[in-house]
Amino acid sequence: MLTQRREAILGLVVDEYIETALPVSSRALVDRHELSLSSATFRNELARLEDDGYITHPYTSAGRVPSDMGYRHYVEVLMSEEPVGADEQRTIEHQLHQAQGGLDEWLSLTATILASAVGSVAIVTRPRASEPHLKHAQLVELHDDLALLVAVMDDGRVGQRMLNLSRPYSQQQLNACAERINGLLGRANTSRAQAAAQQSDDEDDRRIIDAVASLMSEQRVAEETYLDGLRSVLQQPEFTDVDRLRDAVDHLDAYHLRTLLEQAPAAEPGTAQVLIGQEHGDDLMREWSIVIASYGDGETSGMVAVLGPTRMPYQRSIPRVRYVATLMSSLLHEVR
Amino acid sequence: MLTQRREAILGLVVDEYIETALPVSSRALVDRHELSLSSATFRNELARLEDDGYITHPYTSAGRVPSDMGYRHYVEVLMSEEPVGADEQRTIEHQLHQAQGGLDEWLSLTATILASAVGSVAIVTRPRASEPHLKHAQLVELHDDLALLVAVMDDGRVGQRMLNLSRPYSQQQLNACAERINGLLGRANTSRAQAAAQQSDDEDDRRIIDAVASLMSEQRVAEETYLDGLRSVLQQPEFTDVDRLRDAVDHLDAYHLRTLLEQAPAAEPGTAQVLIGQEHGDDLMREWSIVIASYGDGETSGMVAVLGPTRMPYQRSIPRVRYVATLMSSLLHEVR
DNA sequence: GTTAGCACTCTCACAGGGAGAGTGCTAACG
DNA sequence: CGTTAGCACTCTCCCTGTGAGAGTGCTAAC
Repeated sequence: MLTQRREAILGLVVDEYIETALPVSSRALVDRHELSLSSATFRNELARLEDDGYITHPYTSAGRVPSDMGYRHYVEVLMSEEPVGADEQRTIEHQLHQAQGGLDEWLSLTATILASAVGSVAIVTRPRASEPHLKHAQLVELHDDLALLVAVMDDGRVGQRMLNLSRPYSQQQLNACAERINGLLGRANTSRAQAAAQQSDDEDDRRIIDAVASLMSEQRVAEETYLDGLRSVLQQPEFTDVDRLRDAVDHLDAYHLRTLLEQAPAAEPGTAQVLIGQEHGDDLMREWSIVIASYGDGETSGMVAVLGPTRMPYQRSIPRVRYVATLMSSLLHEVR
Repeated sequence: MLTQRREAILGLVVDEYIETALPVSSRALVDRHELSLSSATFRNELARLEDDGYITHPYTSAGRVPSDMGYRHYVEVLMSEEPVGADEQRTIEHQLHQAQGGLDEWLSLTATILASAVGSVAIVTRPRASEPHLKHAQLVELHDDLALLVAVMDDGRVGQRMLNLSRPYSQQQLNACAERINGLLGRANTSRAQAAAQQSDDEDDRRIIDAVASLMSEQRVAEETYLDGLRSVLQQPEFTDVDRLRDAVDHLDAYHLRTLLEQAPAAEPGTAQVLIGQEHGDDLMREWSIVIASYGDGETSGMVAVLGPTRMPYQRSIPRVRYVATLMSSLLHEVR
């Protein structure tokens, strides 16, 4: 039973709380001058909002704080997004076009840009093909019977592995061998490569093809996850408590966040998914929200996300995550 | 004027403080039963040690805490190292030999092992040649006039860069081109590659050779620095204060630590260098100590280090850093 | 339905006051 | 003369209490 006025008040509460991080009182709402009502009236309405579960009390005589449900309603109905201004767009695109090093540099730059634009933690994952194919394999002679396998996948990943072969090969021989394997596996997916490894009757070929297959399916979390903004988010007032700060540091590592993101329900391309507090089901992060979008096409895709306390500036982060995701999509498209 | 007894007492103080993190009192020294003296005598001696600058007082009636100078004397003269036991050695070597992925996996594993062995932050840097040479370059066609350059250096680094060429090339053409460039730059160092880029009269060749040269000298701090043990070190009692904890998190990032390590004076191979508190000159880390050793040979080398509060278990960390460094040296030697 | 008023609750900051830990000093002891 | 017992003194830390302030919920009047 949310009357229109009650909704408006909820909006004010969330706005105010996001801004100040302080429980918002009836008095504070009066001072906002956006609704000409007395504090007593606000108090009545706040009590109703609390009954309905949109806000809570830390204790009897403190102001109100939005609940997960309150934020959810805010995000879906009440919030007005703060669009990514033309200037901001220009700056971002300019920075990205400056990057010479290609994909990796784009990704880490994107994480940095996003983190500083919203003041929370930003994560960008390297795009991966749902079904990766081999683009090119190369063998480099290292020393005696030791060779370095470098495999380039069609999603742009470059994997490497050292291999102990049965006998020494010269670089020429390795080149020939790589050529043969490229012919054999040209644009093969993981399972075809695995099958090919089974069939091969040459010891070394099998070893190499095996390694290619394993490189294709390999997840190198640390190197495929770009993270930034740890510092800035830890400045937030929610982390003035040592234990909370410690917990935050503990949980904000690439591995944990990567699995967190991977469990997130897939969103339509071009939209940002918001997971507030308990909604993402990871109990350790129950006071964190995630704004996440995927980029790329159906075949090759990655994720862009922002993580922050539930009291996060959704008005800013949602459009920015969405914008950055579409930008990455088109950059990726240019490259393919 | 350090009498023998005073030295022994300094040793006890440092041992005790490292163990408990509590300022050590004259009473605590009596309780250790290692020197049969009354607390009053300890008090007299402690006062002398303080006069000489080996220990300090947080406040009038607290116990004593070693100063940087106190730790220094401890490390150089008093400390008895805790050797890396046979079991421990076996476990470490076993773990390392399990690693299939080669160098990268070794390095990150080493950081993890070291961190858990000493309970502080461990850093391992990827080995780099002081004068890197190109081992092999490869070009992979991506799309139209876009190609991916993959360069393998003789120190095992694999660099990649996307290149916009003047016109589309087929993979065959790119192979030929790579072949030509390998011939041209085979085992070239950075400056020779740069020179070659100048001379080349083909637009695309120049672009490619330029990229090779830049990949050779490139520093990819995040990817060439393996860090672990953040969590465990933040559990230390020195970080119960929010601001200190925050500072620590702020300063313990790969970039900052990498420059810190690079400023460290080079140690003899096979030895560990210890930098205590202010000694390393980085004011932000003035309450941190570093135990650092390099591994590899004169041409290709990396660093292994442990960072912790000045109250760090030097008896454990010094021999372990040294051991791990020699281990890495021999692993690296096997590979070359 | 709105509002003024008021009692009530709870936090927070601050002061005061031991208790405890540890020192420095003095004087006595072997 | 080195060592030690004893003691006064200092400083922290924790506890408690208290008062101010903030904010609510309720009631009664508009």
